[in-house]
Amino acid sequence: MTPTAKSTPVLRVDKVSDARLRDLVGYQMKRAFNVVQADLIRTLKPFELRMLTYTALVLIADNPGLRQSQLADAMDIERPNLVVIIDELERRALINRDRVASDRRAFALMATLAGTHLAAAASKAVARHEHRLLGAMDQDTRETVIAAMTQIQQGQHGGTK
Amino acid sequence: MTPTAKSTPVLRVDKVSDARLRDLVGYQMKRAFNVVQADLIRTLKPFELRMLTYTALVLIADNPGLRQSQLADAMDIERPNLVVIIDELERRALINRDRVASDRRAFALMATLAGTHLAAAASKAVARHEHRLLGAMDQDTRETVIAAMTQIQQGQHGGTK
DNA sequence: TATTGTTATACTCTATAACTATA
DNA sequence: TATAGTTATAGAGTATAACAATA
Repeated sequence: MTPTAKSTPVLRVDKVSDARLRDLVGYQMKRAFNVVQADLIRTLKPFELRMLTYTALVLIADNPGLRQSQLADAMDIERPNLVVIIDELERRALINRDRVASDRRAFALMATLAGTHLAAAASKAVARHEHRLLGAMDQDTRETVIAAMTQIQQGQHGGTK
Repeated sequence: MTPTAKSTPVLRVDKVSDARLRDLVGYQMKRAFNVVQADLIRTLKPFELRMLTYTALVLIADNPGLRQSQLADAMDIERPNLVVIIDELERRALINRDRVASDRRAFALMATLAGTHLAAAASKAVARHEHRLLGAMDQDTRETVIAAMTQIQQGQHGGTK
């Protein structure tokens, strides 16, 4: 009972061809980013951080006095989406949210001691995660990739720089 | 009244420093991918396609007889998440879902004529979108980036190739 | 009027467990 | 028992409109 593909209207596909997609930078970026993201989630889990809470915490720790609107800009996310992130970091006492005296609409963000320490510990784990995923990639290639990613982002704002 | 950092609890941040993040490939990939994704969404909107429905449609069109499980593997998504995508494409009569005679658990996927045409039209728009975003990037760099993205994906499965 | 932060909401993508029908 | 597809569900990221308080 050897089934020949001949007469059957549907063929068994042995190897899936992605010829129309494989040369798209966006397609490969998405697939690679999924891999990176999955590993980063595992990396940050012990710290009870996610990509966005980690990024926000580090930026706050490194930029004391930062306002939420500045942070949202820096993180390239919408203001409403930042609120829950800040809420979470504040609830865990990793940051403080202080009213700015000179502009009482705004909040100034500061990492607490606990937040500073957590950011440092998580950053070490993230560095190991990068090395794990990219250790085989030589430094030249890595720099080329980062430059390319930066270029894509800049194209967004119309600048060729 | 020059405010020295000393006594003031909160400082105004003029320029946000991302020193701890900017050299992370994952960080730059995320930001660049957000830009690409936003533009791709706009690109596919006229065709009423999204990233995943576009990818699925092209892969089905180029691999007639494909099974859902093969497609899920090729797209690197979980089977349950593919179902709604296939449902949508079938509802729009862009693909057919036929029972495989030799294995009645499986479905063989085939693009309809309409699906084939939509995939072709959308692919042209996607090519323009890539050119718009990456036109300024020279071919060498583009190939290096794609190779790097592929390498990251392969690292996932433990193979160094 | 414009801006800061907020609430509410919706859509998309991702991930897991549990089910069915077939093998 | 294992596999193909399905259902249900939950978590996370992204985006927009509308609002209060303040500038």
